[in-house]
Amino acid sequence: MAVKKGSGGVDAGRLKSFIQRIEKLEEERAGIGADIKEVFSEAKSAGYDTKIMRQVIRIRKMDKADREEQDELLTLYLNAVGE
Amino acid sequence: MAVKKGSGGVDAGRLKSFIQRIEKLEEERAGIGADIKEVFSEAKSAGYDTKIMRQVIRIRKMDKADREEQDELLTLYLNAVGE
Amino acid sequence: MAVKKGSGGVDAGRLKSFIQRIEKLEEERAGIGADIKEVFSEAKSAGYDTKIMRQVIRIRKMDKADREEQDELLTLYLNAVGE
Amino acid sequence: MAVKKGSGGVDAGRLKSFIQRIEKLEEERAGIGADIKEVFSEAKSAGYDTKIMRQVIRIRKMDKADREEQDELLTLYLNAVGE
DNA sequence: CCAACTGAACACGATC
DNA sequence: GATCGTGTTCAGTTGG
Repeated sequence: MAVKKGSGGVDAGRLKSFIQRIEKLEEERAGIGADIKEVFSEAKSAGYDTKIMRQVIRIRKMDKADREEQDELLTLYLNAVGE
Repeated sequence: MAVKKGSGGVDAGRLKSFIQRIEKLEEERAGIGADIKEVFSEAKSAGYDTKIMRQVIRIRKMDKADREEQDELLTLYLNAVGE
Repeated sequence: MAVKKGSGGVDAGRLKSFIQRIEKLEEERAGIGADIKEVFSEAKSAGYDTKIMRQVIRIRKMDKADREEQDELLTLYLNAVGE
Repeated sequence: MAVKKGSGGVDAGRLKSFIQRIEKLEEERAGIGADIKEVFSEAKSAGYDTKIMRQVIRIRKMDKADREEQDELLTLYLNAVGE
């Protein structure tokens, strides 16, 4: 056996690698979360209402999702017609 | 007036900039979320139990948080004594 | 019709009962919250630093959660091996 | 000294008692939280939309708070007149 | 005013 | 494939 394995047939090294990759990514994600918080903080200092800002962002996200849905629908129609 | 403002005295351009920065960051964050999902998917294909993996990651995160809290607590104590 | 129903086919009486049960429980919970607040208040009057107390409680809670998660993880492993 | 004290002048026994009382109360509170969850679960099984139920409960709570505020205001007025 | 805690919404995976 | 339960994440509230 080239690779060390436990009785369960689990390659611990590979598992560890997976877990570390995920932990690394989660750290990055948390870092970005901190960045976002900072931007809100800046905006607040500049006198903006962050609660409203959040609403704006949420609405824009929904609109975007809507538009993408519409696009998908359009594609569907076009494909249907193209047949 | 050098900068265009609405009646509310809000600098719309600056607000827009803040919002766009946040939206950019949120996109990045979502991208990383997708990456994480992929790694789990890979691990699953390699025969690992993702449920267990998640639990392991959660415990490791809690351990880490625990240690950090202990440090904070120590600092608190020291400050309290220092008074 | 034995039971009065609205046009939506919803048994209003039963719904009301559910909601009242929940509201009752939420009141109880709020009451306990008030009790907790009082204890903190007492402790503060006795000269203790509530900030430190909260941190201690938080850490103890995390430790406990940690231990429970470890147990769950062990169970998961055993089940995985048992297959 | 009747009671054992550390150098910081902290009565550890009393502190411990406070913390245990709080932890006990928090457990009770968590128990009630679990009960609430169960009721929602029951309601769901009975075919009710829990999301809407939550809204109803929230609105009723706000109404109640409103009414209490009105009562306080009324009391204030009555007291003012009574003087 | 900042930070922690709580509760709600969402998204994902598991199961039938 | 759809529904169900669960876990994660986000917004709101409260306390320091």
